[in-house]
Amino acid sequence: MAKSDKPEGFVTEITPRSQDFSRWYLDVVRRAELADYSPVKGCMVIRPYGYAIWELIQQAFDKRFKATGHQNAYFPLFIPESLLTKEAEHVEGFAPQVAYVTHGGGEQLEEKLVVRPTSEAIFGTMYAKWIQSWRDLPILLNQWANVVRWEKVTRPFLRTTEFLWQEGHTAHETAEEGEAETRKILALYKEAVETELAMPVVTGQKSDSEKFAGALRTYSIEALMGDGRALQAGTSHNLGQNFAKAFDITFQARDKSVQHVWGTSWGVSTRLVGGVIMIHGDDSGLVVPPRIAPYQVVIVPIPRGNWQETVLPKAHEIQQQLIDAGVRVMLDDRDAYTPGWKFSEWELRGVPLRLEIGPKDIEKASVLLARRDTREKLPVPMEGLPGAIRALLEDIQQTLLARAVAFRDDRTQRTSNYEEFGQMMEGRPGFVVAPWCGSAACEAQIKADTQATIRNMPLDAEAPGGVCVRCDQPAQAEAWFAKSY
RNA sequence: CGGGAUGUAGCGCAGCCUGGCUAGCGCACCUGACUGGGGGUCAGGGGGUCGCAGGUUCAAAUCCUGUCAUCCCGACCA
Repeated sequence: MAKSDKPEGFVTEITPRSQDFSRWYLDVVRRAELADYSPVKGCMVIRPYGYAIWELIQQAFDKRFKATGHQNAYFPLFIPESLLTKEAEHVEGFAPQVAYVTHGGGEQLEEKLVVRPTSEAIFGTMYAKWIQSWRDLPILLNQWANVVRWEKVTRPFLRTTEFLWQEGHTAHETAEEGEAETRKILALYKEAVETELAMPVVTGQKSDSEKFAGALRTYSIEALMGDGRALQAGTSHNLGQNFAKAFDITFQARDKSVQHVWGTSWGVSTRLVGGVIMIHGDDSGLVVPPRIAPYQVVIVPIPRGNWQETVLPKAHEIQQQLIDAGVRVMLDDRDAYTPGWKFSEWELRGVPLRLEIGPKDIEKASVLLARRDTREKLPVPMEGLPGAIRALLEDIQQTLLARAVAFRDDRTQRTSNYEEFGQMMEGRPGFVVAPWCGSAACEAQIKADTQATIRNMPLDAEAPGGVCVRCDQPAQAEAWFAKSY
């Protein structure tokens, strides 16, 4: 047994994080019943508990999209092959990962259909029909959908053949508006992920080699996971006029000229669920931030004597009070399990607060609350309980964010010395910030030497000065490097 | 897609090298009783085409061939 931070006497079936992070991750996914493997290669079943987390993430983002003037729509799963191939870089980028439908209704199709790997092509095609005038702009649409990419190596939530996401696709009158939208969404992503998932992210621009196939520029949010590797948690692309030209999306402008629209696209996926697991989880399992926790509080009644007549009614009463206060609560009144078993089980599932109530508590008119994040146990009076719980949940949310920020900062180093760069990547994995000349050759060589890639380059960073960490050319940007998922 | 490993009950494994009675163990599951504030105890019980398909053999979980899946390490990606 490797060291773990679990209290003595704990039995779980989870590999300790320090022993094998990857195994730990898979154990948590399975034991917390977030997802399971399906008979289809690379495809997972998202189980109810995992899906509930995804639904809460969806709601959090959806609310923000709508508040910024976006509308939801639904576009088809199938795209004629000829449409995908219209934008040259786009095809080249996605062709190797595409699944085709070649037969339908017992006959071979005249034109193969692509199962969408992303929907720029179909949105572009429809936008060409819908847009005539500058008065039709901007178009701000989003869809919640599944997409398919034939990945060679898959892992639940982080990379699966089919995955769920949202993809926003917008069209604008000017280049400035397109860029403004791209950055607005980037900021929205950062705010949503930090507020709701307690996942601090670094925002910035991708290097050319990492940008979206067909985009002018790609921005991303990058988070640091518990093992020091970075996860791309969301991307926002400025498509320029590339797709507008490929799909002939034109409008007549205020000055009567005919112009191509300026496009953007952006997405976050079920990968975020994987990020939540890897950023907050510990050796006892999952830790779910309260704002996206399917159950924020689990009530465990202590069965003693005639508890069914004494403890249980009180537990129901508290449950109802919490529901009325807008708290997501579950009362675990199963008789087949002991309290101790339930404690472990709900910790494994990451429920932020456990509420124990037994005969002793009823005598004292209080309950015992246990925090998942700090493991503190605190007696709290029944009087005013919902308010106290809401405050605690908020505190847990903030604590998780602060902890993740501290971890990220602790694992972020700076250097302009290449040897040191290599040692940093070897020693304690994390972000290494270093000046970069902007050449793809240097970027590739750094990756070959250290496995680290440029995650992104912060937007408002001052020009770094000096020379590239690897060559002698003047530095063009301050790049955030890390090994990534 | 290259390199490595593994598929035996829901999970974790033994058995395979050296073929041979009815395929085992721990946990989980079911029934009952006693229990219950950090994964309880006792008693009884259910669950397997040994990943799949061929082959060798009187006989295959075991040997051979193929295939599929999963995991790990690389090259590609939300």
